[in-house]
Amino acid sequence: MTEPSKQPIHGVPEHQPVAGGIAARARAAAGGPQYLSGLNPEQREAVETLDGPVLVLAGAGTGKTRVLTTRIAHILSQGRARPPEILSVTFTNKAAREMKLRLGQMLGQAVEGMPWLGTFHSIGGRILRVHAELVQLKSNFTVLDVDDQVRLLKQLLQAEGIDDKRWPARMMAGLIDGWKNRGLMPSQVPAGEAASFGNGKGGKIYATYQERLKILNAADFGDLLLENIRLFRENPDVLRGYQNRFKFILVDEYQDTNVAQYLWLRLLSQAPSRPGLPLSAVIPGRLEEANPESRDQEGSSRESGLAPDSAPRNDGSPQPPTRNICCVGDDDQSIYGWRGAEVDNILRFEHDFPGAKVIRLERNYRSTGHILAAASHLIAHNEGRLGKTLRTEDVDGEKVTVTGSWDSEEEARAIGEEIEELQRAGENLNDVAILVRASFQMREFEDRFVTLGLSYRVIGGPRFYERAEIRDALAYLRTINSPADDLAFERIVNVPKRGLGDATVQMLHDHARKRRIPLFEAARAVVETDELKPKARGSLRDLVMQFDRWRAQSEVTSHTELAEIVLDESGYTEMWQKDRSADAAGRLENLKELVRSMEEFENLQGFLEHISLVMDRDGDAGDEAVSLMTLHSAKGLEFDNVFLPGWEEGLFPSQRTLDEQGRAGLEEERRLAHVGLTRARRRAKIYFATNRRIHGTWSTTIPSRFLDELPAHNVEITESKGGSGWGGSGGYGASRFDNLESFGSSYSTPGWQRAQANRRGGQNRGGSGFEERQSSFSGSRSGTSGGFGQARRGPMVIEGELVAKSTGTVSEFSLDDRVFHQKFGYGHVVRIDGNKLTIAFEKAGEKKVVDSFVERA
DNA sequence: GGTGGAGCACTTTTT
DNA sequence: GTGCTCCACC
Repeated sequence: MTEPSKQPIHGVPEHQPVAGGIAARARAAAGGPQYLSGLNPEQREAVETLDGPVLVLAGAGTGKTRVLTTRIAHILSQGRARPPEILSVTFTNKAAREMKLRLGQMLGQAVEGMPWLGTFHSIGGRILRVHAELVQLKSNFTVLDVDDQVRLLKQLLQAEGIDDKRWPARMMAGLIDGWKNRGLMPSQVPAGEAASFGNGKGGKIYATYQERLKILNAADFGDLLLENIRLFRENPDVLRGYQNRFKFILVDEYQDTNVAQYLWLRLLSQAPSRPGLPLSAVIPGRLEEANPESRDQEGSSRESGLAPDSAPRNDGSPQPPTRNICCVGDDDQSIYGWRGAEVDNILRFEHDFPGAKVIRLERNYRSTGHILAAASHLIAHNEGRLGKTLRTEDVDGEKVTVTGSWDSEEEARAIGEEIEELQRAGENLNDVAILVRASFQMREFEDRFVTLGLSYRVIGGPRFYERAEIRDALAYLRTINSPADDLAFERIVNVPKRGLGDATVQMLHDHARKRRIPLFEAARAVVETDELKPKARGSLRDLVMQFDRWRAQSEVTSHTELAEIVLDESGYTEMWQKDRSADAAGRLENLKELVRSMEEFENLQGFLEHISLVMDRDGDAGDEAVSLMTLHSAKGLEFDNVFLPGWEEGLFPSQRTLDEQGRAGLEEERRLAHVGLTRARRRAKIYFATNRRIHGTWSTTIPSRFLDELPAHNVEITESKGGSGWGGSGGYGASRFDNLESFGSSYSTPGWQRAQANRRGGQNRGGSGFEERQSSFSGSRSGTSGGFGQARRGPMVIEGELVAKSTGTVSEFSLDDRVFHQKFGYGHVVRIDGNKLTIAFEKAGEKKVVDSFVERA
């Protein structure tokens, strides 16, 4: 994390990173500070506009990180603030690390003094620890991961007598997470939503869960922000302290912020309010003024229900002035809507921060002309965007290629071959990436690469600290550090096996609840009694004694040594050594890695505080290897050669997203496609397969509609291997990719031309949408849908306009035709709108349906 | 209390 | 096809 300083551009006095030193040198350079040279005019403006709110719309590859880091350097060198007075938040640890690294290169040692550069969660957690007692926690509180969360919820559900088959704990965890993302405390959850779980008990569970967290001295991920917001709201003086401290706020990836993050930023970015001013005035209401048109999803659960106590803005009292907040983002790269991110935040920035200056960075320094044109054309199909026109001064380069193959195996084979070819041509494998939509796609590539002997690395995947052995080890350390951490104790009480099974644990629970003491203390008490069988009793006594000993040792031994001792004496290491399964060796290796990583921290406490937040595996960029990752984790990266497999309806755009988010989901998928394309510097290669295995069974798929949205001029259709055989069946209608042979290099198929014509005149918003989509398809969704059903389901979820765009077909039905529908039965056509039919059913009444769902009767 | 087999659900994306 | 959970048996 701490980067040994590379060649500092400006020699900064080693210890005290005071601005004066930099500034003096910087100003000495003729023609302005050296760090500003090489910036284009827009970038320079973004760096130099220090006062007031600034939104930098930075398209892909336009030098976003450079602007952020240079801006910090500029603030420091101008003497406008000292490092601890700058709050700089990112989303990922990777991004934070990258910024620290670059700042280090720019300023030398000064990074050491940037204590407030980090992720939302780590900074939130840090603030929370300082004021823990104000939110009913102790400063050494534990951060729970999803697994702990679910286990705790399972207990609570059981206590409430809720059947966890029907209402899984995982689902409840998801709900709570969603509420927290939206800044909702238990009392603020809309009644309807609270009741939607567990026969109306959802809200109660949430409240109990929060209470339990306090008892366990624990916070979950969402709490790191939500409790922070509560802290600020309930303690105006604390808030003021931070408002005064942070003279500048910088936010990376603003398009990914959720409501909670927005509120948090909002609180911090106001000028300190006058004493006595009700704090609620500081938080502008957003719900009240939300633009209903911007959300065409009826009943959208993403509707941000804001805290009721947030007063509407402009209630007469003057708006407190906004501080120097600079948000950098790209609405076209917002791909975390499903996790509660509100694209709205960036779309409404000027509204939220009056007087904001908006700067667009549109010059792309990454991709060649064809790639950029393809990406831009694709993303132009989205409606809810601020609009940027990326341009490049680079050469056109190679066209984007689209290749169809018979099935996913062939797709992997073809990509493998192409990569080998690139390799022979002298390309470095580190400059090659395969970006997939969903992680299950990776397997096929891994299999293929293993046979080819092609080295690859998977980026993302299960986080290091999510592995069972790591969590077990951490649970031991947590129990030592915090005897109240029941979840940790429970996790390892019988790992390795000690003959302390469910019955014993249940007993401990009863005991603990009755006497209102932690599990561990209950264990200590129980061994003194004869409530347990001698065997269990002895084994539990040993465990309690061991922990006592370890705790004593933790006072005198270094935390790394302690960890080794604990893992050894507990028998945990031995357990894996005896394990004969294939991955046992890897697990032992991971444990060693864990101990090694502890050295970076001063003590056990410090280590535990950070582990759950900052511990992500740095993709050991050792040898040359192809990178394999999801599109999501590719954001922010770039490669010379990018392979984009799996562009098929249902997979990409993902059916699930379409089902759940409708049109907004489609736009998000399209942004994902845009992110994928813009990762490429020189070559972008798209693939689709006609047959893909889903849940172990093969099903036929249809080329993605996104292929139809690529500009002909910048795309080359390459030879498909494995011949033809896919027909435009499945009720989807013709796509220009149905027949590659005839398609050739000219975009002359009827389907393409129709699509074009459709697009030109295509501003007819299907305003009413498809009321029927729920009812007509819910039937086919249940059960194991065959391949046909899968494919059919694809396009129709989307509003009529889009279906029409892709198929371009004029309905084969005419008015008054008598038709039959699987679900609604017989009826006759009363209206035709492209391929949308309005049909008066004899039983079901008037409905709108897509023509492919009815047949002539 | 521990182990192994059978049946099940599942496939986005993650700080 | 796989990985997980649950249940029955040892």
